[in-house]
Amino acid sequence: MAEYTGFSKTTISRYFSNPDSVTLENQDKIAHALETLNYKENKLARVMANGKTEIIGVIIPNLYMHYYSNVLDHIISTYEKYGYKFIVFAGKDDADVERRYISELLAYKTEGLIVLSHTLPSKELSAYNIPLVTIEREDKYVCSVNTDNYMGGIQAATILSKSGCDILIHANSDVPEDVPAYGRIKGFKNFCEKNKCDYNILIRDFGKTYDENYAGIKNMFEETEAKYINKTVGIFMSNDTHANILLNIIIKKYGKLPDKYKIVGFDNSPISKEAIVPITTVGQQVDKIADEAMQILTVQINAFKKRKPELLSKPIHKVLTPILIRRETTR
Amino acid sequence: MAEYTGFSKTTISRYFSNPDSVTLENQDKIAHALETLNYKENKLARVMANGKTEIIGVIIPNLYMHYYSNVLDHIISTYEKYGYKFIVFAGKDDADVERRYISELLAYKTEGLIVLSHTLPSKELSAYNIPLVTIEREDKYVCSVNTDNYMGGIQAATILSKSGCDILIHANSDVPEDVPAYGRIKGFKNFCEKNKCDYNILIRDFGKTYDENYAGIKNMFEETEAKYINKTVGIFMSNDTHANILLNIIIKKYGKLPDKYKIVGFDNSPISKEAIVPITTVGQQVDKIADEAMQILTVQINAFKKRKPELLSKPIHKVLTPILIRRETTR
DNA sequence: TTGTACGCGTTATCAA
DNA sequence: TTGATAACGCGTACAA
Repeated sequence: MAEYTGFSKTTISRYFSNPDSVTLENQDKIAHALETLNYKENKLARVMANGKTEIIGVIIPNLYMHYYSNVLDHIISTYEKYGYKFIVFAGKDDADVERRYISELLAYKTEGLIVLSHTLPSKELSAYNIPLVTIEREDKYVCSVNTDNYMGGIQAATILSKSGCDILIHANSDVPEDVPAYGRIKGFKNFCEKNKCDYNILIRDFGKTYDENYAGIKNMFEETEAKYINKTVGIFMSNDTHANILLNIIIKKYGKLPDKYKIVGFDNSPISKEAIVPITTVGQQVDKIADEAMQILTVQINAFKKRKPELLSKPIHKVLTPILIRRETTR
Repeated sequence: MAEYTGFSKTTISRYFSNPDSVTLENQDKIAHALETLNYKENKLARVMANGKTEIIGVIIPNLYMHYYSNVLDHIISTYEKYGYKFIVFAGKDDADVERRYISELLAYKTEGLIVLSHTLPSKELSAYNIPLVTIEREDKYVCSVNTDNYMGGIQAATILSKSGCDILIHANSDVPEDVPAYGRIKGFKNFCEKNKCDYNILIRDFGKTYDENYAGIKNMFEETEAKYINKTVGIFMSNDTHANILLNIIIKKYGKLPDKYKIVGFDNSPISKEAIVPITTVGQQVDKIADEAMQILTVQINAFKKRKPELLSKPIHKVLTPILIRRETTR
């Protein structure tokens, strides 16, 4: 303690939390003392006293997929605006591991949790009874922020239809209906039926590794080639990573993207722009997703402080509109 | 406090830190009490008492580049082995911002720092006088773990030479000599001179954004095309992201990778494998880099606890051998 | 404007 | 094997 300056700890404390409650003269003295003693404020002690860690826990499936590292990037960038620090865990799709992560986070008194992993059901998450928000996953019992996937499906179908496709295809895995991504399938389908487009929903599991993805998508492409010989086919892939793989497979065969194929991805992750032919994609507003997540979290945190958990009885679900990014795969 | 179980806090404390120092019978009682009271251990209070936060701060330039998110992924995965949690900041190339991040981290009593950003000179970092390790950056006054870039330069030149190139080109930015990446240039050059290969070091700044990268690399490629008409040219790019851009430019022109071009990247980041033609690359052993960083950090942390800062008088510099990954751009 | 006294939840030390 | 006590650094009354 820096009372070797002659002040009481109270005064020092005031200097930390509200410097102007101390004489200007004494502010100087304390500042000098801190410098010469090389003393650093201990925020953990403050936490002991008032309970605010200003730390939030993040549980993400992995950093390998462009989408997740992109979201994490925007989450940690909110530090400038909200002041929260982030302890980050990568989930590895193992429920017990994630439970341990959450325990650890709770032991550190993080003020809230941001969950991107799909491993634990929202019912279990809500039972922890702490401020929490999920992003793009099943969210029945917890607050969440998601992209309007239904709208995204419609946008994808619309652009493919406008680009003169005879048949519209959407490839997606067998997503449960309670996951936001399911909306993409529904939106795509509804558009096609209303507008009497020929369409085909391909439910395929392309696996978890790149090699599995590649093999699965190649298979799908070859079937499609065989089936729609003289037609212009539009393909809406479930994310940009898969769209890029499909694009590469086609270009490897033809040397370029032939007019008969149109491709739309999802996410607007960097790869969509940097692909050999820039990919048209239904873009998620990742910056806004991160910001909304923080806002929902702060609402909950404040409710907790005021001991008004009623505010949280109904989960808040924020839905953000996707933005179609037109690039060269739909020309 | 859970003494409403009848035990003293000491006993409860023992249960947390070393359950077996309590009777089996009492372990049960306490466990039950914790459950019914929904009581969570408070590790921050422990920190107050014994000083160990088990938190490490990470300062990374961004999560946008594949290499950095890849490294971060491996760093946070060391939790399983070392038990340290990580608070992550993205630096944004602003020195003052990074200084604020470090202050914040110090106020939270993180036990150490891992620095990947290049913004602050190692001399300044070392002045903070806390356990710290850098990865692939200037490291004169601090501990570090780096890839053997000199060896990497040699590996790249060797494979290009073996693949029958008449002229070997290495494109890199104007890296200062004290940055590890400079070794790549030196290694490449030395190999060429010893083996009397025709070579050319192109010092180019390709900029920070993808669009700048693309324009710069396209320029470089067109010059090269004009200059070496009937030769087989081997190009060693300074990282996989750039190698991939070059590859795309070439394929866009020729529809495939012509025999006259051979390409080698650096890092072995995911993009090198997932490129339209899988790219041969000098691979960094990212998993080992993360592990070595943690080991160096724990050595320092222990030295700090024992108040033996002599151990840190000479910075430890760990150098890891790169591994050449042969793929299809050098066939 | 500044100081005193106490509490936050844990660990270390010593004693029983 | 357990308990009592002091201490970690700061916030918060309340008092001066």
